[in-house]
Amino acid sequence: MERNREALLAAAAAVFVEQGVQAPIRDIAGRAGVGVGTVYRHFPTRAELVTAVYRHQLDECAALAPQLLREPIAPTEALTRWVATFVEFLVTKHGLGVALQSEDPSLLSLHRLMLEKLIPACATLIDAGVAAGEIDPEVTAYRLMRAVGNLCILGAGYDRADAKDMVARLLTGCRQTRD
Amino acid sequence: MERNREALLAAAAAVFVEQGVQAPIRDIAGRAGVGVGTVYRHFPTRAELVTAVYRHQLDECAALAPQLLREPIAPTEALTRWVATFVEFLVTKHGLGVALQSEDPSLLSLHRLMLEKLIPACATLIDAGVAAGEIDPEVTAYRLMRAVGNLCILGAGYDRADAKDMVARLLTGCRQTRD
Amino acid sequence: MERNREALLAAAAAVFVEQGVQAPIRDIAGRAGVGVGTVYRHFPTRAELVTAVYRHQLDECAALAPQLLREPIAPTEALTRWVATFVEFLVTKHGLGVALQSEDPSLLSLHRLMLEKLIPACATLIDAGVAAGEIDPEVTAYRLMRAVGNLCILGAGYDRADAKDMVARLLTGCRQTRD
Amino acid sequence: MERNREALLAAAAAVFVEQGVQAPIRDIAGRAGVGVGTVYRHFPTRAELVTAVYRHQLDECAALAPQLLREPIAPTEALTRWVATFVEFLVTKHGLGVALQSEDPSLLSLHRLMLEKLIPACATLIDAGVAAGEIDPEVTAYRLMRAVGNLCILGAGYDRADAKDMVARLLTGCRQTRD
DNA sequence: TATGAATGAGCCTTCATTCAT
DNA sequence: CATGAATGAAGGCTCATTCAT
Repeated sequence: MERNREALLAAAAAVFVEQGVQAPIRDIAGRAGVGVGTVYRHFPTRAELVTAVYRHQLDECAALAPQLLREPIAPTEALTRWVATFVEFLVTKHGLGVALQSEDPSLLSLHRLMLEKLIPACATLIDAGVAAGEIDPEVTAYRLMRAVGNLCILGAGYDRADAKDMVARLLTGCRQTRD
Repeated sequence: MERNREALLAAAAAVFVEQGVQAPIRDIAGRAGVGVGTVYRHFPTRAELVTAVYRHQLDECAALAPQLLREPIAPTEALTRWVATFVEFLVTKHGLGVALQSEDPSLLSLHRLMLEKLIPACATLIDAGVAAGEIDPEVTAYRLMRAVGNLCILGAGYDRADAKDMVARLLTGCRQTRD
Repeated sequence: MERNREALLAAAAAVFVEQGVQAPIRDIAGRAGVGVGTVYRHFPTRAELVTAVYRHQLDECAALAPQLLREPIAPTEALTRWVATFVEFLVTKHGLGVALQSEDPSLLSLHRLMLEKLIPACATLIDAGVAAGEIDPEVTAYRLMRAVGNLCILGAGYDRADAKDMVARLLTGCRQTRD
Repeated sequence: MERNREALLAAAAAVFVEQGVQAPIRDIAGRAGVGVGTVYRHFPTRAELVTAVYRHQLDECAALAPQLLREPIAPTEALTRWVATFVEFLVTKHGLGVALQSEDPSLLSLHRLMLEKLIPACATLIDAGVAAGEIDPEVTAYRLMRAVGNLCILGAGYDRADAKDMVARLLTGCRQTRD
């Protein structure tokens, strides 16, 4: 049933927020009100479940880059806005940051997804900024995103506002410093 | 025996580097050449062991701040040097970054230790910078350290050099920008 | 639909060859291009499916005995030929040997089928041999067939040729030895 | 504790008799009155447990061959006695026959053990028989033992006496037939 | 004090079997 | 009748933690 797939994605998203992407499969099944077998039927591996939960957001985020480039704004502004959206996703979906930088084999798919979709998207914005002399050419999409992803790992005393602030400062530090 | 305590700290440090702070207790015991019971005798909880392993480094790091303040250098330079030392600890001691920002109840001691020792140390440097008009007053020691700690979570394709670079950019973004 | 029954028998036969009679029901359903429910509808228990798959061969084998008795050959030769046919079935239908001697409750039907059809058939040949003084009266159809069935359990380094050879030697040992 | 190892071996032997060598580890642990972890501590893999249970018997059996060769008896008689001992082990230790011919990766050790110990032992006896012109040179130790092992798979209506009888007939069929 | 064997909870994964559509 | 999604029992394995020696 399609209903279960939806329920599972919702349950998984909720459980990932609470426990992270390494939460026991049973917990997700229980939250969705189904048996563990059902989880395995729909998502044979943990990676497939995690990937499914975040795929849509990642696609949207990737699609945002070309849109921003078409707008009549400075490359730096475009990158800033894109990163802001990225951050929004990261802090909304607790655990995604960790997942994106994990080397856990069961999360390889998600990592690959990031490499395939987000890195190129982010890279186009950085390239535009570099071309305009606004961004330090040393900055690479991969490193920047890893850093942003890390900065978005929240905790007590370090909320999403703090993360946004720190990401903004990091971007400031990525500006071209021609002195 | 005091010998065992030393051996355990050395073994734990080594194992933490290789496997992170969640490494099996048995591995640490084995590395130290003792039984697991001995680990529990000396360090009843994992947090106490982790704390003990890093306490010395943290003390040193905390002591560095007043030294730097006494030197004839700009406050920004002092903060930069202090953070560099902090980063060195973070990336050298694999897992410390994660541990410092973890809410895992078993690591609360370490978190508390950071609050008690490092935050004040870092805060004096920030305060000096703010007083000199070099640092944005919005920046707080706690948030900065969390951010730096996060930036030092390494992984494939994001090594210590990358972390240092990103931390440097973050500090740039923390400068007073009254233009 | 009768079609499904046929498809299932064919699929089951194929899967039994590959995986043995303990193969997952789902594999059989998949091979037949039907749902698992359909398997259960036609064959409520695994035993019924296994039985159905082999019934025809068993019937043929049973019918061979009276034919051989009618031919102008020595009783020993008749028994040898019959056993050869039996062996052919056993090694061709992977898992049948195991199934025939299994005490697994789910395979009782097949066991009963052997008792009802094959034992009497084999017994008539043995009786003829005993009457002719060629076969040791100690040999009983049931034990002989169990033994032959066991000898036909193949494996790496013990193929059907080996099984045939050993069965031939066993039959040699069943000859009347009044010397 | 050495006691547990003994208890485990005893429990495993008993459970293997009842359920075969694929019995759940939990059952063995329960029978021995220990936790599953204890089983894994003593025998990290199923193969090691099975091997340990049967190693002693296999060693004894292997050692019997040279003894028999030294006695003033016919090679055929020696082989017959050795096989009788082998059969005794096989039927006493239910499941060993199956285990010895299994291709299950978890039982590879046991299979290897048979290859290393029993095959050579049996081969020396066969060679002696062949040299004396009493045994058909076509017979190889491996095939003979596989066959004997198979013949010793017991079941309802086919007990150890039946197995012995059939093995005896098989050996008769292995005699040199110079006519 | 030190040891490490023992325990058992907890997670993963597979499949036989049921049942709503 | 057919389907195949759902269920959940079963069994494997891994450690954190305890405790008798």
